[in-house]
Amino acid sequence: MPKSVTRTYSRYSREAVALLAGLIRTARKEKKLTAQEMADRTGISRGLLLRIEKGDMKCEIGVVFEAATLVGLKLFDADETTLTRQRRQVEDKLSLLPKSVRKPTKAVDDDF
Amino acid sequence: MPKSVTRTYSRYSREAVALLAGLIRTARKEKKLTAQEMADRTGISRGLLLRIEKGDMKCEIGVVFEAATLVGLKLFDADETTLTRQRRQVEDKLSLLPKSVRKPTKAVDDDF
DNA sequence: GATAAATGTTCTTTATAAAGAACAATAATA
DNA sequence: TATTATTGTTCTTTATAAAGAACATTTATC
Repeated sequence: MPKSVTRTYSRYSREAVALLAGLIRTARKEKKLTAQEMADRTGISRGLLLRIEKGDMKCEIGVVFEAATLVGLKLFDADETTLTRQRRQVEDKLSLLPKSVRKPTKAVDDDF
Repeated sequence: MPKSVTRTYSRYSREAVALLAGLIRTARKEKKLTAQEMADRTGISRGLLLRIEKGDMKCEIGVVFEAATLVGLKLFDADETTLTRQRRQVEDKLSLLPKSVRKPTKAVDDDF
């Protein structure tokens, strides 16, 4: 990540990450897991779990989803089977769309 | 990230990330945006967008959600207002739960 | 109130994510 | 079919995410 990129986020995605973070922390407490216990089970450090539960935008999506999964959160409101079916559906739809997005040429052959 | 941690992911979170990735790519094509255009608008490199759309677990959650937002995907099936309300609701719930999870002491004073 | 567990914060080290460029492969149009 | 935009891949460089430890703070129980 050269050139020190300072990222900006829309309100929407910040809210979404914050919500997910809150849901994770809430679920952990309802399951009566300490941060250390949950971190161990998720295979991450306690520090990272802390950042996840604080809604840090820079955590890898993989570990965030994994933490959410560990405490039983349903992403996309779907169980595993539904998730897989939806994913396949999207892949199918994608395979029908043009493989590359072609911008119409500027000159539209209007030399009449 | 010292000690070279090789992460493992549950099927569930892999499917969830893959679904999100597919939804993003589909939405981009439906909006007729090239990868470069969308990357520019999102403020990321084309290479990163490629990884996002391939479902790379190691992308930051912030940029993934930001890309999703840019093409109009509704995370948690909610608009911004709903998202904020839900977030506040979770914070409130959280404020009522014990601030730390205390494990019951092993010795339960059973010396009678 | 005392105490110990849990949480939060800060530091250093190290593996690696991301930028950016260059090139190859593919596929949409003329 | 030829052309060229788009997509995909690979490389190097650099900023930084994450581990792990150490310490401070908070808070649930005794």
